[in-house]
Amino acid sequence: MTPPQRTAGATLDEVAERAGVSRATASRVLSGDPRVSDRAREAVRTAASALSYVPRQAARSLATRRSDALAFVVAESGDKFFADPFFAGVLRGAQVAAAERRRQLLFVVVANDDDRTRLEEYAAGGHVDGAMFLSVHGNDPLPGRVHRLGVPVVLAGRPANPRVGIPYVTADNVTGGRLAAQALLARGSLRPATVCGPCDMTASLDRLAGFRAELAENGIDLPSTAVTEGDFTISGGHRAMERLLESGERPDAVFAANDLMAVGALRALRARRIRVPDDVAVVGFDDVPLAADADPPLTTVRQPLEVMGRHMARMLMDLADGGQTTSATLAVELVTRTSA
Amino acid sequence: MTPPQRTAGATLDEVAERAGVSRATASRVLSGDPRVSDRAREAVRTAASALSYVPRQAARSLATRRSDALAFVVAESGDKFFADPFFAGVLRGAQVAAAERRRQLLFVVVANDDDRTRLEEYAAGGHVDGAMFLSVHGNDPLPGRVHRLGVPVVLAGRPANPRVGIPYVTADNVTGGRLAAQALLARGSLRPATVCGPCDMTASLDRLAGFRAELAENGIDLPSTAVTEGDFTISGGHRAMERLLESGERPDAVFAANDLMAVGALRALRARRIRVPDDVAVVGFDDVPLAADADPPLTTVRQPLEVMGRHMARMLMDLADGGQTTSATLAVELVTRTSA
DNA sequence: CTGAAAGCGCTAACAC
DNA sequence: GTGTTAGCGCTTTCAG
Repeated sequence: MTPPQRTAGATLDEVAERAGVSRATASRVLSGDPRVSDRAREAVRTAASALSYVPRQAARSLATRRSDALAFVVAESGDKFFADPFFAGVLRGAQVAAAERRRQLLFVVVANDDDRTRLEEYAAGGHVDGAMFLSVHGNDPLPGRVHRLGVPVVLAGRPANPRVGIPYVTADNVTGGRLAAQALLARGSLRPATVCGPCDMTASLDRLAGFRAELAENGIDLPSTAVTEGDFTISGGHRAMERLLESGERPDAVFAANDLMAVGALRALRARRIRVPDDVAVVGFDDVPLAADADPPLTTVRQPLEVMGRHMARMLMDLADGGQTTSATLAVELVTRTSA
Repeated sequence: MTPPQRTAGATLDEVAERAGVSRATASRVLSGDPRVSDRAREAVRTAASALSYVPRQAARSLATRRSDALAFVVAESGDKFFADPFFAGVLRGAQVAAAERRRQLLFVVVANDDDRTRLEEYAAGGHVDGAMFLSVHGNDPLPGRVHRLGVPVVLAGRPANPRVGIPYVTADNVTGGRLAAQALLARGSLRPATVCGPCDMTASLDRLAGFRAELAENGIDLPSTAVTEGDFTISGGHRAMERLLESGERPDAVFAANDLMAVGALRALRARRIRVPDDVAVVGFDDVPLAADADPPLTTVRQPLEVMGRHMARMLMDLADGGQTTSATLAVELVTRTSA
C-alpha cells in the first residue's frame, strides 16, 4: 500500500509567504476576518488564487473542531429509500439550506448493523457537525447514540418515545389523516378503509388516528377489518389493497398512508376492474410527483417536503453553532385531483 | 456563533496513559500493527473501551493524508436521480465494496453550478480519497477537474472523449442494443422503432448503435422517423412514444433505452388501447425492479448494476492506495418477460 | 492591524 | 517491542 500521491496543493504558509505576510494574516483574510488592512487582504487573495490554494479541511477541522459538513441519514434499505420520492423532496430542501450556509451535505444510507456502526464512528470521529435522521422506525437507538456522542441530531418525524434533547420536524399527520377522511366523506363514503403505514412509525399512527377520529366525529366507525398495514411501497400497497378486497365487504373508499401505496392500491383496483373513484375513491399522502401522474390522478394530502428538509438542516446548523432549537410541526393541505 | 460544544471525547494520549504505554504503542494497537506485545495490546484495548475512545478523523487524516471516505457523485437533478432505480443498484454495490475495506461512502448530488464548486472544493480539501461519478453527460468538466486536483476518479460510463487517466466502468451497451434488436426481430418485427436516451450520453449512443447495427445485419433499416430521443424518465418515455405514434406509420416494436422510458411507452400505448406485445412489442434496458412489476412485465436488457458499483468502488480504492486500474466493460444479458 | 507561538490529535520514522 | 520526536496545515490567543 504505497502512500497516496495527492498533488501537494499549496499550503497556507506558501500563500502567506508569497503575499509577504504572516500565516496568521493570511488565515484571517481567508476566513473573512475584518481586522486586516486592505492591502494585505488584496495581496493574500491574489497569492491564494495564483497558487489555487484550497484549505485542507482536516487541518482546519482539527484546529476548529468542526467539519462544516452535515449528515443526511436514511435508515432504510437502499431500494426502499430510492423508490420513494418523499426522500428526494426532503433532501433537496436540506441541500439548499446547507448550501446557504456553506455546509456540505453528506448523504448516508444505513441498511444494516455494520452501516450503523460505521456511521456512529464516523460521527464520533468529528466528521460531521450534525446529523439528521430520516425514516426512523420505532425505537431505533442510532439517533440517540449519536446524540449522546455530543453530535447535534434532528429527527424527521415525531419519535415514538420523545427523547429529551432531540428535536424533530414533522408534518401535521393527525390533521392530514383528518383531511383524508373529509375528502372521502365528501364523496359520500359510508364504508371507508385504510392502508396504513408500518406500525412502528409515528407518522403511520398519527395519520391513522386523525383519519379514525374524523370518521368517528362523523358517525362512522372504522372496523379493524377495514385497516390493513402496508410498508410504504407500491407493491406493499397493492397487496394490502387486495387483502382489503378479499376480507369482508368491499370498501367504497380507501385512504393510503402514502402515495406509493395509493398507487399500488390503484393497480390492485384496476386489476379487478373496479373503477376509481366511482366504485372506490382513493386518497394518498405526500403529494410526490408520481401522484399527479397516476391513473387516475391522485387526490392526496400534501406534506411540504422541501420545507421539512430545509427546516431540519437549519435546525441542525443552529445547534451546531451552539444555538437552540425547538421541534416543529408543519401544516399539510389536501390536493384534490380525480381519485377522490 | 458560540464554539461548538462537543463533549471532549478521549484522546489517544489519555488512552495511552491509562494503559501505561506510550502514545505510539497505543496508536499501533488501534491501527492493527502486529509488532506489539500481547500485554500492551490488551491494556490499550481495555483502556480504549473504558474511555470509549474514538479516533478523531481530522487528526488522523491530517497525519496520514487520507480520509478513508469515497464520494459517490451524481450529476443530475435530485428528482431524476431518485426516480431512477438504476442508481440505487449501483449505489448498493459501491456501498458494499466500500464497507469491505472500511471506507465510508459519501453520497453527493450536484444539481447546479454551486453544488459543483462546493464538491470541487470539498474534494480538493482532501475530504475524500476518491470520487466516482455517475450519470455523466457529454463533456461535463467536473470529473476532469477533480482528477486534475490529484484526486482519484472513476466514471460510470464510457466518456465521450476518452480522458487520459480517468478509468471507467460501463455495461456493454452496444451488445445490449443488439440483444434488444434480436428480441424484437425474434417476434417478427418488421418496423421497429426506438426511444433512445439523451444524445449527450455515450450509453444512449452505444445502445442505439448496437440496435441499429443488428437490425441492419438483418436487412432492416431504421429510418430517422423511427428514432426519437427521451430523457430516461417515465414521462419522457411517454411523450417520446406518442411522438413515434403520431409520426408516420405505427411501429410494430419499440426499444426504449431504459426501463423507465419503456414504462412510459407502455402507458402511452395503453392510453391508445394498443396491445403489448401483440400490436407493439417493447423492450427496455437496465432490469430495475420496476421492470418486473410493469404491466405487462417488461422484457429488458439487464445491466449488472451492483457489480458495476462494486467494481467502481474497488477501482477507486485501488487508485487511492497508490495502485493501478483499467477500465472495464461488463456483460449484459437479455431478460425475457412478456412485453416482447 | 500584524506576527509569533502554541496547540488541535494522530502517525511515522527513528532510535533504543 | 516500545518510546521519542517531529511534523501534518490550520486557527487563535497574546503581544506588540
